[in-house]
Order: sequence, then structure tokens, then C-alpha cells
Amino acid sequence: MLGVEMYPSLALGPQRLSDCYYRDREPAAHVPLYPTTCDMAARGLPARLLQPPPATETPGTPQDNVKMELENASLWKQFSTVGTEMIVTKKGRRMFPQLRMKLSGLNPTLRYILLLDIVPVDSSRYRFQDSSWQVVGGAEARLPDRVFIHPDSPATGEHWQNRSISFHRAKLTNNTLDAQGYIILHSLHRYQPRVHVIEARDVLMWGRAQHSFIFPETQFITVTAYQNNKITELKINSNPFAKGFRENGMNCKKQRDARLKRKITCNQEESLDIESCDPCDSTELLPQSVELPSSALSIINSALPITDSGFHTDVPSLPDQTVSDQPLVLGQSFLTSEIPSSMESHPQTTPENNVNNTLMDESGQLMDLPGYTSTFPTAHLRSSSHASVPLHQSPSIYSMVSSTQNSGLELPQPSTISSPPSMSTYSSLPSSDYPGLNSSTTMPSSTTSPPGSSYPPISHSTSPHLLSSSSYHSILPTDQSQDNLSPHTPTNPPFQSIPPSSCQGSGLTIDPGQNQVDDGGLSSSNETTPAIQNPTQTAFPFPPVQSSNDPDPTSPQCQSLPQSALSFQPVSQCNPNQIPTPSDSNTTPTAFPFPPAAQSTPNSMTNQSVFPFPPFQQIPNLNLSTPGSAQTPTTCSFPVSQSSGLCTFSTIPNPIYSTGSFSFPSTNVIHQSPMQSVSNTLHHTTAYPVTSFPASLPKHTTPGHLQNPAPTSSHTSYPFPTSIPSAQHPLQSLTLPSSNSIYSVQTIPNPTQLQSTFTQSYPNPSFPHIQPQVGNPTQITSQSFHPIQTSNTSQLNPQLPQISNHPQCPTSSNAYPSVAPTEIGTFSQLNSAAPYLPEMVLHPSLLPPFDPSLSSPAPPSLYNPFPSYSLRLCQDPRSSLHLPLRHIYRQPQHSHAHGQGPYFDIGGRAVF
DNA sequence: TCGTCTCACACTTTTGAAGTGA
DNA sequence: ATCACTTCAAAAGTGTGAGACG
Repeated sequence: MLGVEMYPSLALGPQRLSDCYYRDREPAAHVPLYPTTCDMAARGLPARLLQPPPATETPGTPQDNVKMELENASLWKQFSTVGTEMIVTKKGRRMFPQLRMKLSGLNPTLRYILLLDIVPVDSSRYRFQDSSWQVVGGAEARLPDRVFIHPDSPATGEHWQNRSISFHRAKLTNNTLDAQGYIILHSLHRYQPRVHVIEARDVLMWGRAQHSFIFPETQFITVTAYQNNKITELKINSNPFAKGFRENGMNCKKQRDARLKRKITCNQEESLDIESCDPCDSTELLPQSVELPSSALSIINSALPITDSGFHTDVPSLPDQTVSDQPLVLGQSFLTSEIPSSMESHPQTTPENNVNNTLMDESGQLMDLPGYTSTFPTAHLRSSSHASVPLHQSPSIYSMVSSTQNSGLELPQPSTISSPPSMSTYSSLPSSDYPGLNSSTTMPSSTTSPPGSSYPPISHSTSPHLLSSSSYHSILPTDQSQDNLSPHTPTNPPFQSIPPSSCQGSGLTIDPGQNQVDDGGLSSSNETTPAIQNPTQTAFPFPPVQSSNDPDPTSPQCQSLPQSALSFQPVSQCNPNQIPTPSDSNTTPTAFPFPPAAQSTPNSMTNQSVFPFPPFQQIPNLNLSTPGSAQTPTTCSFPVSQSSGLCTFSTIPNPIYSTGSFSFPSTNVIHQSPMQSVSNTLHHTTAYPVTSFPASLPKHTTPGHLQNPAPTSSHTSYPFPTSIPSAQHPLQSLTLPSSNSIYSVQTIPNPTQLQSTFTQSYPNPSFPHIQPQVGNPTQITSQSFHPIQTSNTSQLNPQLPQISNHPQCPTSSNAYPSVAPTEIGTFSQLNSAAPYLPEMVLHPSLLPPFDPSLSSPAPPSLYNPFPSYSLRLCQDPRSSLHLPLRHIYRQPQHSHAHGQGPYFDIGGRAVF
């Protein structure tokens, strides 16, 4: 089914939805939704429409405790330490490792939809140079976000909790014209997968309770061909489909070389003998016989001993590598804890077997060998405890921030969750959540930091100039970070402690040159790729594609913080300026709503000028709060971003929300968990940073630029945070102008602090992950976004401590508390670019999921159970739609036997 | 020339239809 | 006729390397 609230646009009242949707037994075809339009419309709608349907439910239900655990976190961490790369192809490529998680805390009787979306972590483009990922420029225009709906959706909480949930059918593509509904990503960009759990009481209604989860260790860089040999090794060793490339495999290099030789020899012989030889002669035989001595024998030798060895050998080595090369990575810490004892104990031998039985991912788990785990700090163990461990324990699990209504409820959970209050805030957010997302997106831009801000972290690490490399770091003064970081090192400030060398390998580094480039890019903002203009900012700044062209999308933009925050005014309200931009942006299909930098106001944000979008959402918010400067303009731009994200805040009318739930909620909640972790053993927060790509912050972000105005403080740097705020938007901004910064703050602890904590605790992940993405991921992960007064870093700092200290912080690092919706939003849009709205495509495969009889025995008492059938959207929604749903339409099912799974195309453009 | 992307290839796994037997 | 199990072929997933493209 389709969740509406996730995408605010969709969130319109049931009535509305009904118009567009209807249940259908038919296998669901892809149903792409175009949130943008929806969002737009939704915003225009009266608040009440947006509000969630009256809930019969009682708050306080288990929902509040919703937790998600990344089952194969150890595998992910392994990859993360090296720098996870995901192949993207035109035909679509599955992710490996797969996203496999376990949910807990759901109301067994309620139905939920699980969504997967992947958002850019920053607005940079990367290149693998000198054994590390370096920022080489601004990101390309953001594509319409697409959401993969778990085929089992909707299903009862019992259903989800009784099994591991895998998104292995989700495919990634770099084909911007993809009609399959796959998730479209740009190559050589860094992304962060997010999982959303949306309560679906009714087909028409989504998201009363929304929980979003981000696992920092799942960040990855998209590639068309693997760049890092270590990643290739890991993939081969852990992916059953790549068995053939293992040492003992039939398609291993030796074998291939041997075959090649054979061919060559054959050809030679043929050429020599061709005249005399009979074509029928088995060339193979000849070659083999000839070659055997050399290649064959060698192969045999190697193979024999190895057998599984390929795997095994590799495995051990990998861990070693990771360990040695990279000092501890955040992930590592997690790993240790997370890795199930069983896993650890696993002899190398069994991997294959296990794999067979388990998901492919599991193979990865197999990977987790003692050696590997050992790498992780013991301390983490606790937090990480993980997977095998009870949910809360598992470090991997992130507690969610629920946007759920109930949010106010408990959250007793020790480990993950943030204080209840925060929860409540989120709850209110539901819709806001997304908004939050949006904001996040904006953030990147940097509100906090100007262009640089978004990448601040990077800057640090990579370039001395830059602020702290990691997002967190970014916050820190450049100097500090710089000092610590080596140019090449991934630069996560946190990881500074880590030897550069280690970092280098996997860590991302920023290109010194980038800054320049970025700048240039910025100047050219108009160009198709905003990102380019300003890497950091650009990314975020970019308006959602949709917005650009579509009114819808634009609307979001317009929505820009101000609106959303304020009240989701109709698009029309948006700045004219902004609107135009979108058109301009057209650059990508996604077209960024945001107007060129010029539009943006210049004020506070110097950079902004460059980017149409205010670097940070915050700014907008700030602006709102403080009328000032350019912000306004910026806000406009932001809106887009906001809109782009899940955000649809507009839909959400929650009072709380309005109140500025933002700041706190997200922060509190989010933070807390992270904080907790951080403060204590976990460092989760740190972990997050780690996960995020460290180093590579785009140089472009020049420290100096922190446009931000001030309030955000953070210009310093936490772009993300800023974004978050923006997400918060409107409401928050209003209430908490400063709050904006808050996010940033929360999410991003002080750079310094963070650094200290993180770095200490975690080595850079090999991943270049920039931490922070902070903006996004961190926020999310950590949840942490405290309502920090973004304004000053200094402020942030203080907060940071708090965070760490936060009593509530759950011990288990592994468990990731759900991210506050807002945060999420930030991410998605996030960071970067958050601007675009996601496209949702519903795959046919979804349909089946629900078999009431099969699924949970217990019918939802609260509401009438709706049929499991997948929803069918209006086929040609567009025509009818005056509303948001217009975009929804039905896609043809996949011919593939294996359903790809449902995808929603949030973007404004049609899936086809 | 370089970086990036696409494609065909060989291999493995997964899937689902067909066959068999109870 | 139904169900469970096995077998087999096709489809799909995977990394590699050559080549094309800009």
C-alpha cells in the first residue's frame, strides 16, 4: 500500500486518497507516486486534511518503542570500514550487502508499511584516488527520490517482527530514465539508505506513526565498476553469486587467466595450425594440456587448500586489513558488539553453507570472523551487542524517532530511545518528519556552514583549510581539524586519531582542488548540476527535481521552510524567485526548484548567493524566525528541499510540530540515543559519524564560508543539522529559530567533541564515509539532534556534552533508535539535496503480502483490517488530480519473475 | 590520455515448472 | 484429485575485462 504521510502529499485525508486509490486484489503494479505534486497540494490544503486520520489507536502502544536492528550489521561494517561501494547499472543492480533488519516494538495488530529510500549523504562527487575516496566536485543534480516498498507491505506488526526483513530485491540504477521503478542514483556519489516504518491503518492512511531508521554503516558510494580492490574481495567472499570468483571458484582469476591462456594458445595454435588443423579439434584440449603445467597446476594448488578458503582466506584477511589499515572504524566498534557470537565463532569453513540457508547477506556475516570483530573496540561491544542480542541491545538497532502521534509515549527503552518527551515531539511530527527530512536536505546546503558547512568535515580532513572533515568536524574550526587530519585522510575528525594511512585506504579524502571547483560550480549554480556549483551546498540546495518543473515540486520548494514551517502555504506562495529557479534547474529531470544562487539571498550566506538554496535549511528557518536576510530567499529554496524529502510536513499539522517540535524532538530523541551511546560506551553517535564517510568532505566547502548566518551557528558546520532545522521548518523555525541549528547540533555534536569522542572511539571507517553526512546520517542515526542552538558552534559544543550525557541514552549502541521523521527527512533530502521528492513506485510484488489469514492471526482491533492487497493507484492520476495524487499512477508489473518489489516513485516524473 | 561507463562473458544462485510418488 | 518432494531448465545475480565514449 502506499503510505501517504511519508509523502505528505499523499497524506491527504483518506477521502482524498480514496479518490485515487482503491484496493485491488490484482497484484499491485508499480504505483509511482509523485509526492511532489501531492506535497504541493497537501500544503495547500487545510491543515486538517493533512492531519492524520483520527486515530483510534492509543498512543503509547508498542509503536513508540519501535526498534530496528540491522541484522547483518557486522557485514555492513566490514564493508564500511573499507568504504562500501555499490554497483549501479542501467539494468539495475541489487545491493550487497543487503539491507536486512529486524523490527521490534511494533503493535502486532497494526499494519505497517516498510519503505526503503536512499538519499545522498552530501552534495559531492567522489573519485577513488590514491586508494581513497576523494571529493572531486559537486554532486550532480539530484534525481527524483524513489522509494522501494517492501513486498510484504502492508503487514501486521507481528508479521514484521517475526522475521527478518530484507530489501534484497531493491535495485539500484544509474539510468535516469529508468522505467522499472528502481532506485535511481548517480554514480560516484555517496548515499545513505533509510528504512521507514509507517503505520498503515488504512490503505488510504499512512503514517500516523512513522519511524525512520538509518544505519550509518550502510552508507555507500555508487560506482559503475568497483574502485577499491578490498571491496571487490569482500563482495566476492561474501556474496554467493560471486562464488565463482573466489579462490576456489571456477571463475576465479586463476581460472580465468588459465582460460585466457588457453584461448590464446589455442588461437595461436590454430593460427599456426589452422590450415592443417581440423576446426573440430578441441582447442581446449590443446591449450589445457599445454597450459596445465603453468596455470592449471597453480590453480589447483591454490584451490585445493582453499576450498572455501577463498572465502575464508579472504575473510580473515579482510578483517585484518580493515583492522590494520583502518584503525577502528565506528563501524568496527559496532561490529564487535554486534557481531553475533555465533558469527564470530563461525569457522571460516562454513560460510558457504550458511549462505545457502540464509540470505546472501548472511554470507557476509560469515565474514565476520573473530579477527574482524576483534578489530572493534571492546567498549563498543556493549553497545553493539547486537544483533543476536535483544533488540535494544543490539547496537545496530537504531531507535527510531517516531513521528508517531504517540510519540509522546514512552520510550522507555533504555538503549535506544531518547527521552520520551522527545518522542512526543516526533510523534507530532509525523508529517513533519518528513519535513524534517526536507529540512535536512536543506541543511546540507549548509545552512550551517556555507557551502563548506555541508562538507565541513571534509574540508578539515582533506584540506587543511577545511573545517573538520567529518560533518561533525565540520563544525569544528578548521584549524583543529586540519591539524589533526592529514590531507588525504578521510578526515573524519573523529577519526583523526586514526592513522592517516588507514584512512587513506578507505577513507574518503577531499580534493583540495575541490573547493575551488566547488566555488566555481556554485557560481554556475544555474547549471544543471547544482551540486557542482557548490558541492555541499549544491547538493542540498538543489531543489527537488520535481519541484523544478512541476508545480508540485516547486511547491515544496516554496514550501520551503517558511511555508512549511509556517503553514505549508500553497506553492503559489512560494517565492517567485524560487519558482523560476526550478525551471532553471531543470538541469536534471529532477529539476531543482531552487533558483540559482542569485536568487538566493546573499546575506548571511555568502555562499548562498551561489546557491539558490540557502545552504541550510536552517537558514530558512532562521530566516523565518528572524526575518532577515536573504534567508527568505533561501528559505524559498529550501522549501524545495524540504518538500523534496519526505517531508511533507505540510501535511502535518501537529501542534507540537508547529511548536517547533523540531528542535527538540528530533534532537532529543534522536540525540539521546546517539548521545547515550556516545557518552558512554557506545559512541553510537560516534558511530554514526563513522559510518558516514569521513573524510571526504568536499573541499568546496570552505570553512570560511559559513554562510550561515548566524543563528545557525553552526555554520560551522554542521550542515546537516542545519538542514534538519530547515526540515523542521516552518514550525520549528518559528518557534525555534535557533533550533535549526539545533538539529545540526544535535546531530552533529561539536566537531570537537565529536571528534574527540568519535575519533577516539572509532577509527575512520575505511569508508570514506564522510561522516556526516552528518548532516544526514548523523542526525538520523544519532537521532541526535538536539535542539541545539545552532547558532554557534560553541553552543553546540555545550550541547554535545549534554547529549553524551543524556541519561536516556540507551546503552546499546547497536540499536539505532528510529530517527525522527524530521531527521529523516533531512536526510533524504538531505543532505544534499534533499530537495527532490522521492518517487515511489509500487511493484506488483507487493500485493501478495497481505494475506490476512496468513499474516497475523490477531486482527487489528483498533481499526478495520484492510485487505492485504496492494493498493492500486489511479492509473492516470495525473489527469484527475487536482490534488497531489495526480501523480500517482500505476505501473505495469515487472515481467521479472522475481518481483523487484514495490517502488514508489516519489519524484515528480513518471516512472516510465 | 584519462576517467567513466557499457557490454559480453563465465560462473553461481535462485526460481519455478515439470515430473514423480504417496 | 491433492499434496509433497525431487529434478531440471531458465532466469537472475555477480565480478571481470575489453572496449567505447567524452
